[in-house]
Amino acid sequence: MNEHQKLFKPIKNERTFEKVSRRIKRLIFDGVLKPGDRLPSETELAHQFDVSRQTIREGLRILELSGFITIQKGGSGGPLIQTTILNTINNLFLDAFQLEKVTTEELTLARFEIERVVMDYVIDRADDSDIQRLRENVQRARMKIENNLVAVDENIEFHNLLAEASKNHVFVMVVGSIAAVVRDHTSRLTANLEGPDNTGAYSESVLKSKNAVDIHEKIVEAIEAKDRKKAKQLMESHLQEVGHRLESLKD
Amino acid sequence: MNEHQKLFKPIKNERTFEKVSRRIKRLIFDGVLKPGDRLPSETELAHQFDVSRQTIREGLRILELSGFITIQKGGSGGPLIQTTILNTINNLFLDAFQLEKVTTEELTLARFEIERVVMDYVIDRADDSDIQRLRENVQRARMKIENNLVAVDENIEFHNLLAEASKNHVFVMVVGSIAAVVRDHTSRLTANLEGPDNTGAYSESVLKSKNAVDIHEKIVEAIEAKDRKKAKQLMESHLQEVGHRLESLKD
DNA sequence: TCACATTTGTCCGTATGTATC
DNA sequence: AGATACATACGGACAAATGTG
Repeated sequence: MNEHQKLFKPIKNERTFEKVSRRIKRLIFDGVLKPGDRLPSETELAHQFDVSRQTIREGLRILELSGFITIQKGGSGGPLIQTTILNTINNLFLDAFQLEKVTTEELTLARFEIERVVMDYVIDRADDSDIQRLRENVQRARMKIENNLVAVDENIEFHNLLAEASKNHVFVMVVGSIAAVVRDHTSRLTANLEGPDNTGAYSESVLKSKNAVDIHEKIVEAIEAKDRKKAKQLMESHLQEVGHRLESLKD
Repeated sequence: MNEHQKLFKPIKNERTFEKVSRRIKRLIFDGVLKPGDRLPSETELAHQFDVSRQTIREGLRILELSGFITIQKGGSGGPLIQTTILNTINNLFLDAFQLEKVTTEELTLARFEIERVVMDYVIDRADDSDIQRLRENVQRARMKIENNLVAVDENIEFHNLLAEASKNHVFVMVVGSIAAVVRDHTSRLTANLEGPDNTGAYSESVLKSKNAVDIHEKIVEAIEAKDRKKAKQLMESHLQEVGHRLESLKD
């Protein structure tokens, strides 16, 4: 009985700024507004929607936080339609992980299992352009390491590129979200190493970074050779090693 | 070169309302503010932070959309600490799916692979309370079906409960997000069936729903018996069937 | 280089609707 | 039912930032 009353509950209690954001979002979904397009200024939008500027602002705030637009100040600035909202999801995942107190073990385990599966599809579906992107990534990482810099971003990006090569958007999102958390954990944990005696610790981080890049390169070769067994095996031991490193950094 | 200039860029261009939301978010992370606690009213917050109400409002808007607070109108209302962040993530996933034009095939495939892995852990880690929750879920679903209702929510919840039984928060989030999208797809696609001749189509949906519950029950039994092979096999065929149904509904 | 126009960021004051006591 | 407390929304104003000529 009470289940029935729950149907047909909210039909008009939507706040004005929510209507604003929903209308604009709809235009983006329908392709009327495309990435790179600029929305009218807040004052202009206020006129067109016939609401106050404050209401427009709160609506834009929603779209901004959801990743649909960015906002630039100054002349010829204003709200700009973005190409993707995936980064936003990663940020929310970060918050959620912190809130739910997710442990490093859980993170490593899930990453291991999921990326293992993804690799199976990468072997079957990766094309030349995927492999080229992976190679370029490895090369960029090597450049950094030769300059004695850690290649954190590049090494994280490698896993995202792998997910893209699986040709499944869901994998891209999941791997990307997990990678964002791993990246956050890593940078947070290695930050402690930058003490007075940072040269020693620093070069050790670079060394670990180099190890990762070496394995990444081997993985790319295995993918190109369509050597499923080797690729998966490399990937698994690589992920386990990264996991162990994260664990050891915790102390 | 230009890579170096990108370092050390933003240090003080954070907007005031972002500072507000960040300060409050920090208090939540640190446990000072716990779910159920109430924040001061907008006017009071404006006084304490020494900023205008508009600025407070935009800060609260961020927290609301991020899933950290809900806002109640009326007397003794105001901002309430309530973590709905998982719902927020699910909503963003929905947006992302629409924006990135994710196909049903991709969704079904990823779901199949991930929940297959999750089941492996469920077998090892599910305890009595997990199994009891699963049983209760099946029972609730049966109740609905006996009243000739589709048990969409219950059947989606079953998969979330499974993820929880794996004792890994990452799996919970990932499965939950995917389930939310599946739920959206299902309800959107079955909505087309509610035409003038809805009685026939409706009872067919109930029938499909009943099939799902039957398999769910068998899965619970297999988990309780720790029959890994059977549980995984049931799960796999179940997910494939659901996937096929989603596909067939598209036309 | 410098002034200018545009746009966001922030503030104040006020009015209205709504939920609670 | 009335008073109270709160979010919601409006209008006007100025400051700060940013691109343009």
